[in-house]
Amino acid sequence: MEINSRYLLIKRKLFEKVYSSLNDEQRDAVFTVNGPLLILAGAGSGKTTVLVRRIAFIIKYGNAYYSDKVPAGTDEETVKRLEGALMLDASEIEREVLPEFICNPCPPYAVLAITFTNKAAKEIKDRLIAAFDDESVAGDIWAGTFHSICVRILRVYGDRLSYNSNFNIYDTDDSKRAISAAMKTLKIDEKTLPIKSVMNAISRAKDALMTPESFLSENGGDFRLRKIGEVYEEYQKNLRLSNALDFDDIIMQTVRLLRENEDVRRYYQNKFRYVCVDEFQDTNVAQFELTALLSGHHKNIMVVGDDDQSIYKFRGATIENILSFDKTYRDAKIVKLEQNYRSTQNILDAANAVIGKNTNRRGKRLWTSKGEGEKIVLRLCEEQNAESVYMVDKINEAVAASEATYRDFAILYRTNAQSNTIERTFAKSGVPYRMLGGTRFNDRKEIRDIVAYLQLINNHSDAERLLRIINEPKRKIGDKTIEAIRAIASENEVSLFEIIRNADKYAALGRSKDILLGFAELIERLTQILADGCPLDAFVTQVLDMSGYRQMLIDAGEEEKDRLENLEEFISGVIEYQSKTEEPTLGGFLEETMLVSDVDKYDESADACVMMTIHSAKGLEFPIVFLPGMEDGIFPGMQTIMSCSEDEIEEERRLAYVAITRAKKKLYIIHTNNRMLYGRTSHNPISRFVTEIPASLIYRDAPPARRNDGYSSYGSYGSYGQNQHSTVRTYYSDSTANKNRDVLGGVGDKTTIGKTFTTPVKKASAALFAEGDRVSHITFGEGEILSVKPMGADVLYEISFDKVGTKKLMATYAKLKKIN
DNA sequence: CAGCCATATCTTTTT
DNA sequence: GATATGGCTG
Repeated sequence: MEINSRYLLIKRKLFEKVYSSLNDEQRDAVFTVNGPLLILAGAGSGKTTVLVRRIAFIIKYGNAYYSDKVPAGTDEETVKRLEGALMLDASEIEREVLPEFICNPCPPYAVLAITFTNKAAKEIKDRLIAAFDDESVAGDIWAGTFHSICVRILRVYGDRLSYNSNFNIYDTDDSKRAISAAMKTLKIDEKTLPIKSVMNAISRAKDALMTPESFLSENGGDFRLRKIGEVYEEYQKNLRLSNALDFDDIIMQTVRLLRENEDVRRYYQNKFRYVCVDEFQDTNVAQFELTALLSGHHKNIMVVGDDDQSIYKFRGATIENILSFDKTYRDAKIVKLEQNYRSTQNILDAANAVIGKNTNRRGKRLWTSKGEGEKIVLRLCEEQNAESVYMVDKINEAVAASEATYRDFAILYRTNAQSNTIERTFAKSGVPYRMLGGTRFNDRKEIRDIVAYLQLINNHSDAERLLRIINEPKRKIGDKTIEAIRAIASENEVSLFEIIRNADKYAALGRSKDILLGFAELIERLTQILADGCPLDAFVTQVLDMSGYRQMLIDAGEEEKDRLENLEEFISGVIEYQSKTEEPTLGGFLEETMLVSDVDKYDESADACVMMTIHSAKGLEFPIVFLPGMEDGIFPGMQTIMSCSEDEIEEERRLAYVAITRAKKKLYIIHTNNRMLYGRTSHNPISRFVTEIPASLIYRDAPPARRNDGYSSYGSYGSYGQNQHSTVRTYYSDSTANKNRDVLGGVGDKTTIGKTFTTPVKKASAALFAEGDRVSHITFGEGEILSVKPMGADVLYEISFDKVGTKKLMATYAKLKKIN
C-alpha cells in the first residue's frame, strides 16, 4: 500500500482508539467537523456527550481525523513509529501522538453552541469545563440559549433597529397586559376576540418572521385576522415606545438585524466558524433562519435532534426544519445515533412499535445491548383514585423490598389536571414526592412588582412596568389619570414616563400633577442612587423603602407576612447574583431574572418520587416510570381526537414515544374504567398508543377479584389480588390506609364506586338536539346542526354557524341553546 | 375601590 | 370538580 494511505489509515486508527468509549456512529459525528451535519439522536443515545466531545475535538484537533493532508517527509519510518504507537494505551496516545495530527484547530471564541433551556446550556458549559480542565477555554465558547445569545447580540447592535441598549424584556404576562392595552386602544372587545388567541396569533407570526405589515397584507381579507393584525401593529408600536422586546422579538429582531445590516452579519458570520444547535426539532422558522444566518459564511453548521421527539408544535416549532435539513443544505452529512444507553430492549421495542405508526418521520430503530429486561406492566383500575393508590402501593412494595428508593420513580402525565388526584393520594400515603410545575417564584405578585420597579429604573420608557407599579402602593392615581396620560403620550409618541415627568405642563393632568411629579422624582432619585454606585442588594432595599412598598406590606400585618418573606428571598437572590458575577449591574440582573426560570434548580438529591407532565420530562430519565391516564380522551386528548388531523395525532404519538423512552428499567401503564374529568364521569377506552405496543411485551397486571357482585369484567387473578392486598397493608402507617386499600381492592362498601359501576354512565347531554335544529352558541352565535354523532359518553355535533363557518363541538363543552 | 358572587373554562411550556 | 376571572354592588 502506498505510504500516504497507510499514514492516513493509521492516523484514524489512533483517533479511534482514543475515542473508543464512543460507538462508531458517535465517533463519526465527533470527527465530522466541516460542512453541514445533521445528527439524528434517538432518545438516550448519548446526544450531549457527542455534542460536547465534538466541540472539544474541534478546538483541540480541528479537522484532524478526516483531513487527507499528509505532512511532507512522511516515510516508512514515520508509519512504523505510528503503528508502534497503536500499542500504547489511549491516554498515552492522546498525550503524545495525537497532537502531531492537529489540523486547523478552532479557537474557542469561534464556536457557538445554542440550546433551548438554561439547564441544557449549563450542562454543556459544565461538561466543556470538565473536558478542557481549564475554565477560560470553556468560558470563551459561546454557549447559551437562543434568547440569551440574541440578547447578547442585541445589546451591542440594537441601536441599528433603534432599540436602546438598556431595553427591557417582556415575559408572557407583560406581553399579555400590553396586548390587552392595545386592544383597549383599538376598542376591540376581548369577548369577541379572546386575548389568548390574539397572543397566540401574534406569537406565531413572530415565530414565522412576519411583521405587522406582512401579516396585514397577507390576511387583510379575513375580518378576524385583520383585527389581530391591527392589534399586532399597535402592540408593536407600544413595545418600541417602551424600548422593550418580548420573547419572540428577541429572536425575530436579531434575524432582522442580521438581514438588514451587512457589516453586523459579516462580523458574526466570520466570527463563528462552528455553529452547533441542540434540540433542533424544536426550532421555529425564526430560529432556523437565525442559525442559517450565523453560520452563513463558514457553513459549518451542526444540528442535533430527534424528529420523533418533536412535541412543541403548539408553540411554533416546525418539525420540517429537521425533516428537510438536507434539502436546505444539499451537502449535509447525516449521522443516526440509534444505540440506546438508557432503557431495556422491551421498553425500546414498545417505543419503536408506537413511533413506527407515524409516517411523517425519518425513521430510526432504537436498540440496546442491555437485554430484554422486564415486561411492561399494564394495569386497569376502576377509577382515578385506585390508579393513584396502585402507584403508591407499587412504590411502597419496591422500596420495602429494597429494590428501589423513592427517587427512582417518576409519574408522568399528559395534563396537569391529572396531578390533583395523584398528589392527594401521595400526600395521604406519606410517600415523599416532588411535583414540578407549580407557580414560579418569579410569578408571585410581590416579586413581579419589585422587578417592575427595577425595570422602570433601568428603562424609564417601559410602559407596562410603569403602569404596574404607579399605583402600587396606592398613590391615588386612578384609571382616569392613567387614561389621560396614555392619551397624551400616544398623541406625542413619547413614553408615559416622559409625560409624568412633565405633568405640570398638561392641563388634563391638573389635579394629579403633584402626585405624578412626586412619582417621577422617586424614580429619578432612585436612578441617581444606583448611578452613584450603590451595590445592588442595598439598592433593592432602598427601592422597597423609598417606594413605600415594604411599609405597605408591613401595614397589612400578618396577612402579607409571606410576601415580606418572599421579598427577603428575592434580595438573597440579588446577593447571590452579585457574588457570582464579575461586574454585577442592574441590567444584567434583570436580564437573568427574565431569561432564567427557577424551575431548573429543583433539588435532585432529595429522595422523593417525581411527578410532572410528559412535556417537562423530555430529556430526563428514571429507573421506573408510571404513565397514568393512558386513555383515549386524555392521551391523545379529546381535542386531538376531534381535530381528526393525522398531524396532530402524530404529535401526540411522539409525546407517547417520549413518555415511554423515559424509563430505564420498568414501565407501568395505567388506565381506568371510569374517570372523573371536568366534573363528569367518563369511561375512556384504553389509549390507542397502548394498543400499538405488541402484546408480547406486556404483562397485564390484573386487579384483584371483586366481591361477588357479578361485575368482574376482567379476568380475575384472585390469589394475586389477595396477595397484593396484604402486601399493601403492611406499608400503610396512617389512618387513611384502610380507605385507600378499599378503593384499590374494591372490597369495601364504597357506594359511589358501586354506583358508577352498576349504572350505565349517563350520556352527557345526549341527543338534546337533532339534525336541522337551530341552536345558539355563546361565542359562535347562531347556527344549524348538520350532524349528530355519539362519541363515548358524549355527542359530537357538527354545526354550521352563520358567522364563523362549520365547527365540530362536543355537547359536554359547548353550551348550546335551542332556538325556535 | 375593595370584596364578593357568578360565570366561564378546562392540553402541553420555555424563554 | 376546581379554579380563575370578571362584573357588579356596597
